[in-house]
Amino acid sequence: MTKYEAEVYNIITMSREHLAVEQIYAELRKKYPKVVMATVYNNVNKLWKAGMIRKISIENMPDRYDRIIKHDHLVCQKCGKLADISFEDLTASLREQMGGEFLTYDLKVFYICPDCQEREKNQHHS
Amino acid sequence: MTKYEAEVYNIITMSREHLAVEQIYAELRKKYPKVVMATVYNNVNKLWKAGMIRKISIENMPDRYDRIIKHDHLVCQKCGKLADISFEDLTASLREQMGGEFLTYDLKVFYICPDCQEREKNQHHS
DNA sequence: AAGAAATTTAGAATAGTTCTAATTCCTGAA
DNA sequence: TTCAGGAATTAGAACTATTCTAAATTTCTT
Repeated sequence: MTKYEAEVYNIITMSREHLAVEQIYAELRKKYPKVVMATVYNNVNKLWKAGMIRKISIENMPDRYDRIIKHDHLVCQKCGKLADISFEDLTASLREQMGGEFLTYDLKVFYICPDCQEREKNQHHS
Repeated sequence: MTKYEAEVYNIITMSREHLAVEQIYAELRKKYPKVVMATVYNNVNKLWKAGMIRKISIENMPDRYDRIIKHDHLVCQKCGKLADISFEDLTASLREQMGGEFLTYDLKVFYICPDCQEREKNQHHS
């Protein structure tokens, strides 16, 4: 594993946010001001292809990266923010229902996050 | 509902494929050769914002559109093809687990589609 | 230490999508 | 029936996220 690959990996897995390439780049630059976007893309793709990180794709936003550890996501329909959540594991049930093997599954629940609910409420007051 | 809005809506909901803007455009041009990409984007977005169609976002592919009727998707990890499937409804269970309301959920199961499995097998023979 | 291989860099190129402004189309009040 | 206003469409520029290419640099082998 190369220096940058390891750094990118750490940034992604240490963060409790769900980072887009832009933010990984910003983070990486704190330590290596000379590093370049392409390097982030290279390594993120390498890690993803190797199955070491997860890629999260949501309508109208850049891809974000996340640790592999199995969990699900709440997605705010308003602001796009992600929150981790662990629903009960569906693996066995899905396998049974589809009558065959699969690789992984991805469960996203769309909602309005507390912040946006608050913001909405305030708007209506005015 | 304008002419094009209705046409786009029909193309999406009549199709049993999961169409990207490019394909909707191609389809629409058969009937209206003068129509322009921006019109497709305008209408697809309008329909999506109005909650009349579903947008499907998958890593490394353009967004695709689908009818609203509740169902889930199998996604081929190799070729990206989508297949419809209906797993048992999770609404009640998810609501209970998260202890609150949500808007919708999106469940994707990644697998290797029959075609790609076949293709893989043939590769190994060689 | 030399040569080969892998990684990084710089920046051009591409794909998908949005934006802006001009134009056309449609509707309904006069 | 016409014309004013609003909505939809068009053309094309612009933007964002991402990939690609080739050169430069670093790292690994021997």
